[in-house]
Amino acid sequence: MSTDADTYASDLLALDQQVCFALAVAARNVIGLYRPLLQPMGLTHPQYLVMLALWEKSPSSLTELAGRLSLEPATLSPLVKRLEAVGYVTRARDAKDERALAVTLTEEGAALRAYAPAVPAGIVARLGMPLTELEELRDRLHVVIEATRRAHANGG
Amino acid sequence: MSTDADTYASDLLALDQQVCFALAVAARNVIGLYRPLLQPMGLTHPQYLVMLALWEKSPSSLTELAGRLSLEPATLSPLVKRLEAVGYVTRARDAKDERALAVTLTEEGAALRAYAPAVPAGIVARLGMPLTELEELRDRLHVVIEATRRAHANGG
DNA sequence: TGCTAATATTTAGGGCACTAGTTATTAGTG
DNA sequence: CACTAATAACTAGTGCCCTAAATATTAGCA
Repeated sequence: MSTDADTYASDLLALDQQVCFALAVAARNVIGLYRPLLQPMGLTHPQYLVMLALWEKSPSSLTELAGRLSLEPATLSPLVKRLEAVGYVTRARDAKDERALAVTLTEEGAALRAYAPAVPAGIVARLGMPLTELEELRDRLHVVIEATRRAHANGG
Repeated sequence: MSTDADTYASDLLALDQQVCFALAVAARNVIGLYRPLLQPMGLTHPQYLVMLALWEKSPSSLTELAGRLSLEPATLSPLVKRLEAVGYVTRARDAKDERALAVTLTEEGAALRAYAPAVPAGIVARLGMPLTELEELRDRLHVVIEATRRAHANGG
């Protein structure tokens, strides 16, 4: 008989569905926007993110990269192999710990950084949104990401 | 020699600064949160979105569904086949236009709707975020989605 | 009617992401 | 030292997502 509670509940349900749907569509669409900008470099968006991580620190181990990118090592493993195949990266065992794989930028991979600033610039130009709006969104996304991490830690 | 410009550029390229990285991680993590809730129904998250669309209107054509879900028909085609395989949906040609595929809920698929409200309820509980925060996020995501649609329309 | 264009779906191929299970190496313990 | 546990990477299998190309049907028009 509690009509208020029912209304509140259904609002909540509709909202969550809207948020998750919007999240999925926004991610797909924005990644789609990157595609033509990354194609000249021979990179997909996930590969581009790996390059960003390596430009910050090279060499990095596979596990370390997976952690920074919030990816499973099993996902990253073939991805890094493709980066090796196009010549942007080398894969070699760490001498100090033969279990670990050291992923290192090649000269070509490091040089690619010069072209990278054009990518976010192109995205911002295409979106035609004020930077402050994008920064706001990013910060709110980080709040959600933190919430999912907590949920994952709690729920096992 | 322009140290300021270099610093500015590397900030732009920092992984943490990337809106798209946050978008991708948030989408992946939130969808991951849905996984254990949808598993008892035998649905993946994209399949769940198709069911939501069909609970609103059944039958729907493949193209119509693709439009509402912002998916390529070529992506949706095998996805709907999997829904047919588990018995939630039937696929049949539209009598009025034999090109079109009519996707229709089965009795079992329609009945599944009764269990659906528990899904977003579980997500909201796990996220533990205030309602207003989620509303804000949804609205900002819609702004981005609109921007990507405009960009796509312009850029060809 | 017959030709052409538009529409709807499907197939093929590449890449990403996850889970589960395997192997190799290292660290810890009796 | 030998045994066990933990760690790092990889493989296999399933499903999603895209682009490009092929197929089938319908609609428009001379």
